[in-house]
Amino acid sequence: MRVPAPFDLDLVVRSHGWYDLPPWQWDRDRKVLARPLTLSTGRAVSVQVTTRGRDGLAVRVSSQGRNSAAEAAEVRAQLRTCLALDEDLEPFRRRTEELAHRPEAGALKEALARGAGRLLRSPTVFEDAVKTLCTTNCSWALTRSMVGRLVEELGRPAPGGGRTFPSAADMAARPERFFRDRIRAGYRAPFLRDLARRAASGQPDLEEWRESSTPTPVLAERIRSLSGFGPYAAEHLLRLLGRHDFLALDSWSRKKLARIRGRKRQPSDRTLERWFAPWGEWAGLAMWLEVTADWHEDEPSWP
DNA sequence: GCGTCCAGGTCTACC
DNA sequence: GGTAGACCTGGACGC
Repeated sequence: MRVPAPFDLDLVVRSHGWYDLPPWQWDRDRKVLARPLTLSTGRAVSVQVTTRGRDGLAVRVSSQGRNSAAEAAEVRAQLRTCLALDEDLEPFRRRTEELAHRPEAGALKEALARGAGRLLRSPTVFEDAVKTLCTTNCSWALTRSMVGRLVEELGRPAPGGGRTFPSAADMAARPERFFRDRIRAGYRAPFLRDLARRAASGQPDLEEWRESSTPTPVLAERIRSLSGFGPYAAEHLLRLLGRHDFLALDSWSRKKLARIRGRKRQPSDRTLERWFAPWGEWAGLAMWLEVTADWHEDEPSWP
């Protein structure tokens, strides 16, 4: 499978925390990314992705029985989505040239040259939305355990022993009590159930958001209309849709920005927005690449 | 062992 | 529109 240049699988995988959440698996030593995928036929397959040559990826698919050509094409399409291979970063690169005088521009240019800038996504917007809800107001350990329990409880067996991420329909069939008692999602339980029910009913059609030409502020309002999606969650989901207009500030990024820029006191959100305003529709990506610059090093400081 | 704090926030009521 | 307080969980920390 061809990839745009420059591309670095490791940097895309570790672009944010998703690779650490089931059903993703990342073998950092062997640089192998793996997970089960659910095809539109309902069949589950397991895929493994590694780098091949300078501009390619080797994809290995495990399934029960042979895959049709259409299924093989669907696997590739889902992986293109997950690795954001179709995201055009050229306008962002041009913006870094225009803003070369800014202190952060050099580091961003380097990051782009190394192949950073693409964020790992889930195969579906629904999975991204569920995981985003599971990151709100809790430690990463709790996010991991909530997502892990969702996969264990509701995922379907996949070839190779893993389990798929649950479908919206499978989650929608469970009562709120299930998410509270079995998933241990606490007050997020009604949010998860409502999200699943709305996604399963197609109102709204979450998957359409990926290709939508709807202006970002309008899309942001639609996401905010989902219960449990405040400013952070909505802007984080927008980021995974390839919309970088907003910063998706959370306690971690606020703290890290203050540290990176040598501020003793944490700047207000308005100040942080002002810092990145020159980047326009790429403000969120500029901010994210700045706060994760040390992740691009050989030994990242996170998680 | 126990209490408190807080983490990749959001919602509601109230002013 | 801005703010205070409630909300689940679970790990870290101080005592």
